[in-house]
Amino acid sequence: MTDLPKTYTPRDVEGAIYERWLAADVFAPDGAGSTADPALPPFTIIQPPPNVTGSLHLGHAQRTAVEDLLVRHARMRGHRTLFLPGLDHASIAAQFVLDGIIAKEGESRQSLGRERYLERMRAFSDSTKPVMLAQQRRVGASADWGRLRYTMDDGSARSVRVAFERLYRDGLAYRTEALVNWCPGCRTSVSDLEVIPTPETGTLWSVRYHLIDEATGEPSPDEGIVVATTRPETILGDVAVAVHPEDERYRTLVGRRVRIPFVDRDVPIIADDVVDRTFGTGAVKITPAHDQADHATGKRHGLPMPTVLADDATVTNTGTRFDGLDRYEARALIVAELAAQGDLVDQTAHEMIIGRCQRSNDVLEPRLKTQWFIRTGPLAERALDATRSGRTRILPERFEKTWEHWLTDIRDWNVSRQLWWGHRIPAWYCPDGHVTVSSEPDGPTACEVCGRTAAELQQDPDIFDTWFSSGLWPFSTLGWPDDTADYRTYYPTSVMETGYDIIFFWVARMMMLGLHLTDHEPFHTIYLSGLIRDPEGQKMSKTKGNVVDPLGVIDDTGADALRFAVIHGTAAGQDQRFGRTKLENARNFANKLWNATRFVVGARPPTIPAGGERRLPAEAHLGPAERWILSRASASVEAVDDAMADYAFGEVTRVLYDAIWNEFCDWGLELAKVRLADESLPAETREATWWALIEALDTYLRLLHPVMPFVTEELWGAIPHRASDPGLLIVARWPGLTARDRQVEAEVEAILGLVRGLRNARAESRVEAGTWLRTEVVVPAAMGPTFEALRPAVERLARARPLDRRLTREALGQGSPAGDGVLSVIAGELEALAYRDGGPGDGATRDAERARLERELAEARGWLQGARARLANEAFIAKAPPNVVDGARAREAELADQVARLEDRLADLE
RNA sequence: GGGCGAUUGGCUCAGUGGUUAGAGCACGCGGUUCACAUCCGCGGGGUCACUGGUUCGAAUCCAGUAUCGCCCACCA
Repeated sequence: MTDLPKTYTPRDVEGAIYERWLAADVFAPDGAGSTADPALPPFTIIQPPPNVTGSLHLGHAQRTAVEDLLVRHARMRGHRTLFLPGLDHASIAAQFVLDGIIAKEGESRQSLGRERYLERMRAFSDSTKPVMLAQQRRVGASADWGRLRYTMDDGSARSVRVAFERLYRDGLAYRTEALVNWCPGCRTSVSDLEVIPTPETGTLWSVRYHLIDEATGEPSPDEGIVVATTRPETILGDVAVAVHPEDERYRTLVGRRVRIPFVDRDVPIIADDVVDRTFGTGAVKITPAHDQADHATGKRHGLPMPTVLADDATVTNTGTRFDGLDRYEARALIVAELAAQGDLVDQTAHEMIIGRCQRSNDVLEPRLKTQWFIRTGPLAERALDATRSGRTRILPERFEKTWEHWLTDIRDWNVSRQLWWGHRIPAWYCPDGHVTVSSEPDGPTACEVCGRTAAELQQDPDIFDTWFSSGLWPFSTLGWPDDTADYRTYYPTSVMETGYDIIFFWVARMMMLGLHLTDHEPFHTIYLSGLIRDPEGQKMSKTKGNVVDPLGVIDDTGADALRFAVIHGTAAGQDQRFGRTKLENARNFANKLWNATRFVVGARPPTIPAGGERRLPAEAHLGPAERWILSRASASVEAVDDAMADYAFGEVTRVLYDAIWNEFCDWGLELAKVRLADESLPAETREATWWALIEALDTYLRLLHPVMPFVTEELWGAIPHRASDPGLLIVARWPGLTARDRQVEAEVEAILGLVRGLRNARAESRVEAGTWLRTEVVVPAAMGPTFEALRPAVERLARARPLDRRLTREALGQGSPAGDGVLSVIAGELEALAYRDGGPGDGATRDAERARLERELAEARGWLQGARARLANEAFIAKAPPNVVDGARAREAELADQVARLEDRLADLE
């Protein structure tokens, strides 16, 4: 037991606690401090690895809070619990960051060259890595740091090579020339998911192409066909003009040829039903190397596919004066020249969707490139089967539809990137173009087709999409492809917690690759968190400047408050706005808990030795207040267990907030104070009261620990423990269910209701706060013993003294005629009169009292009417379940009684 | 063009068929006695977006409408 400082200062608490956990070796499932029950199945969460060069933002903190909550809960329930932390090399994102840094030094990727650039990147990531890890610790992640993994470490590299080779051998990885999304800024291809469709107002130009006069072979000055395009610069790559086969306007033109301006290429007019007759002129220019739809058309018609844009998006290879010009300069020139020669027929503003690079925001260019692809069809089938069969569950469930839709229409995954920072594709090419894929660290010894020696082979310069190594994360981190002890023990993992924004990028790919490579679903539950937004509902982003740094928040209010704030009042998959008030509320709650504990610890009866072992409250000495406190704690265990089973973490905190603040502190401690201070009671009774408080507090600290680990650990250290308890709360056992005492709960709550009623009447009648009022109360006989036990507490909490108990309702007010200044309270079955002896006595207070009672009466009558209407409905009696009907009848009787009593009281006032 | 979500008190949000819909913040009134003013007590405030349906009973289920947001999608 430690002494608690008077003031709660999270900063003083949190660092020291984290060190104690580390010293006790309690994070690792097989650590020296573990108290796990080996008979229980292990629980595994592999952390979604944050980008090594990034910085922790609120989203990370929220993720970590949820993951750590699950982990701590499982750990307390006795499972061997592995929370495996990691970092992601984040290929393109990291390069983007580093490019920005070296640009300030006047350098570039190209100027440094591959080797120096990579050296620079390693140094950079080495410097950011410890920062990221320290941030995780500040949030309180109970991760097994000894198993820390990195997507660029040797183990991950080997997994990547082995995975790729297997996919290749299984026919699921292939290399082909295809149209890919090319980012001229990043100088790499990107996957379809990295294309951000962006609405923009462009221009739709109508351009006349002249028909070839087949007699002369020259373009006719008068005959032409007008095509509509938003990209005039691609005219240079046109190989055909397409019209709809049933378009009467152009029927006779199909089969004829037109001359493409500038390049002077004669190309056919073809018919294809992809053409929308109603759009533009109904005639479409076909540029197969620079447009998705045109590419498909070109393939159908066996058209050539000239590339006219270079990697930096300048015009190339056209043999025209436009070569070397940027795509937009070329566009402007081409439009101007077409206009000059009279072939620009029209131009109109046009709303369209432009694909931009997720990373650089450049306009992406469809380009023909030879690239590696993953054949996703068969992989997606198995992923779908996993969720359809229920072997893997997605929470919230509605995301299963999104999942279905995406995996059903999935396209092959372009996995090669023309970047440097990442895993090099383990494919080698011989001079004859044969492909050898090898997972050997040093590559193949010979071409597997023609046997040429390794010296003649060249490795593919490209690297993998960063999500390829991420896709292997749940098992590459556990030793796969080796059959390690960790892999056998902790795979498949338990829960994958991440943001719904990367369900396709990451979750789907882990599922696809995991199923193919390991034959197991990599996790049984996918919990998708919502996104954190700013108080205005905007996505947080550096460019908007609305990013909240969690470390600043932690410095300010503590990691516990931050964790509580991001969990409280949220639901799975639901975005949340994050603002100061939530945080303050959470901080206040931690402070409340601190002070409550400090009070309990300080209220120890002198007959109990300090530092002694925990004792159970002596059953015989428990009063109704103590039984109520214990029963409510048990109710909280039930409610938290239910919420945890539903992954309803917002509900967990709601339950605990209410139970701790509004029940335990507001009533439990107040009731206990009276008993603890009552010198007339035997020592055993006061001891039992204190032990009951300890018991309930202990339960609440355990229940709250997964959410607010630091403050609960610190406070738990200040209360007596059981002999069976370990030294730290983090490895203590989750509370078990104990029997509720519903009788006591009902009786105590009825009496608390009376206290509320008295307080309300006093406040409304403006009785000075400090004034004691002589009060008479009538309590049903059955509740007598409970009332007598609580009488001193009622006196104090309602400032009702002397408090006389009358045995019957008729006896109420006898001998003390109702007059000016009497307050009537009806609280359920209980009833009271409070006398303002020596009060104002001018009749005004009597009028106010009458008005108050009349308001209450009107309200009660309204409810009574509603209850009667319900019961008058025969269909209700006949069809509603009996317990509901019984409940309605009881309610009606209660209301009728209340109305009658209010009427009596009013009559007395006359 | 498809799909999904949101719409509940002034604000931010819980609440997936059962009495009288909750919380935090904000607001009003009152509180310096020994856990806490990061607090305590009391209170005001909502026809649960709209329309229709199912049901004895709907914030909750169904259909449609509106507004906002997100995801997917090769009309140049």
